[in-house]
Amino acid sequence: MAADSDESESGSTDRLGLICRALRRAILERALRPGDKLPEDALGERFGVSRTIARYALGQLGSEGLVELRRNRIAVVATPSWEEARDLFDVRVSLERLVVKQLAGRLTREQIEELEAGIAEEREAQGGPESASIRLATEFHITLAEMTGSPILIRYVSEIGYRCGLTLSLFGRPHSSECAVNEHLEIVAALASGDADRACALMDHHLEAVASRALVSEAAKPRDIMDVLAPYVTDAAGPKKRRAGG
Amino acid sequence: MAADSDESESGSTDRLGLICRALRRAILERALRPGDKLPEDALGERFGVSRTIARYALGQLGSEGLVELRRNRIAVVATPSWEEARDLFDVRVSLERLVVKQLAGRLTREQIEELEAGIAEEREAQGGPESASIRLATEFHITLAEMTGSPILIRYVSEIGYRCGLTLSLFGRPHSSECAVNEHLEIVAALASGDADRACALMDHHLEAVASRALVSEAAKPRDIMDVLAPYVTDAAGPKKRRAGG
DNA sequence: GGCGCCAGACTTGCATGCACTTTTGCGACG
DNA sequence: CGTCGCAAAAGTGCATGCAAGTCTGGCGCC
Repeated sequence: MAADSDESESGSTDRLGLICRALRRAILERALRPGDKLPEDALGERFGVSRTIARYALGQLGSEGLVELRRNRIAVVATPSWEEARDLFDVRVSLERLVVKQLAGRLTREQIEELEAGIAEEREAQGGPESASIRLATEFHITLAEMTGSPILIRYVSEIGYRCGLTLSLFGRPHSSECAVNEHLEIVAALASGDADRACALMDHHLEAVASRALVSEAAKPRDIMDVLAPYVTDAAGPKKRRAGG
Repeated sequence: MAADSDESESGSTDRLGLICRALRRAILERALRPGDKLPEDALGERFGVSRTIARYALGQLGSEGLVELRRNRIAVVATPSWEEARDLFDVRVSLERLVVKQLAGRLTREQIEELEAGIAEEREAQGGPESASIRLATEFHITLAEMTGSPILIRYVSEIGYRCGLTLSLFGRPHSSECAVNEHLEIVAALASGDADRACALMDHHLEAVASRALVSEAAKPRDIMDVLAPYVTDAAGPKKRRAGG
């Protein structure tokens, strides 16, 4: 698999990679929500390691944009702004277009079955919690990227996938992911038939659909608590500004 | 402004970011060459910090693909394979196309002047060492990305830029970068005139040209010493295989 | 009654120490 | 003479300790 000597996190007794994966998944499934604090002590204790490792893991996640790191402050789960999310989806479209272009007509029977199995799982999870749907949908895109064998595509698509998943759980309305599942299926079919253009168009449409569901409205969820409260301060306290953003 | 609270490396007394930048630049300018060892001790001593910080910096660079990290082994400057380089340039084209699309017709007078000043610097450096040319050319693309204001684009274009620069210094022939400078100028002109399609086409062409100069031949520089020796072992030692790759 | 300020707890920033792994040099053996 | 093996040296993996910075609750002042 492409995950062995590839990145900084992998190995035999690799507790670092373990922690990273656990945190990523927890964030994606909304067990950890934007703004939640991630103290090094607590993390380390929870995973049975020292602060050193926890800190290192937070650094990784920070560079992936999943947690926010500020000097001398407790790390928190990232709270993407609407603009960041929009940018993310833009880049995502470009990258995943590359993925389908590379993959069209080159998937083995085995790979197609793996993808379809994943989609079946998605379908099963539809009745369950939304978090599972988001995770499985994200994994579909990552699996696709992994099949290209291009480390850089794998890395970027994974990273953006997680961040988009985070965004979805932030801004998205409780969507029925039924259509998304079907879209996944259609994409695989187009890839299997070797129709690159069609696969590309389907992927574009799919991601635009996801984005439009995710970013229903710019005002859906403002970035900052102070913004949430803005409409309420017409006659309240007034011009007292304690801190810019917290 | 976009560089302050953006990533994990920034701050006031930020020695970590300092080390990262220094190492990135050293690698880009070929002061550190692929395969060079980067022991934590030596790095820390050189920069006046402890191994902890050096290690952390190496982790960052590792996740950026500039250094190779293997468990219990000394970190080394990455030696990209030809295939990785090819993938890198593919992704780069997609991303920088996004950059010019966003920028076309939206550059301020000030920004255009900044870009042209950078290009002038490139022209001046043409007589000097190749490493300076590569660095300045890379910085042009990064500056462009920064002007989009999109954190994700900035990060990815920067990272890929550095890695492509590394590749260039690995595989590239001693090219006259004259045309590249002119191409940069043309791109800025197209952006300033607001002609997105033309800017896009120019950027595509430019990057393809760079890639073709960089990846002159698949056999130019194989990844592994063992591969270099492969043609010589017809009648030499024989089937003795000490290690897969070193 | 509200506001500001200060001290204690809490958390991060970072260096150092120790155990474990890899590497290397050297001597013994085939 | 070439090869293997072992032991010292070098380097990483990681926990812990201490200094410095940040948050919180309570007290005094206006």
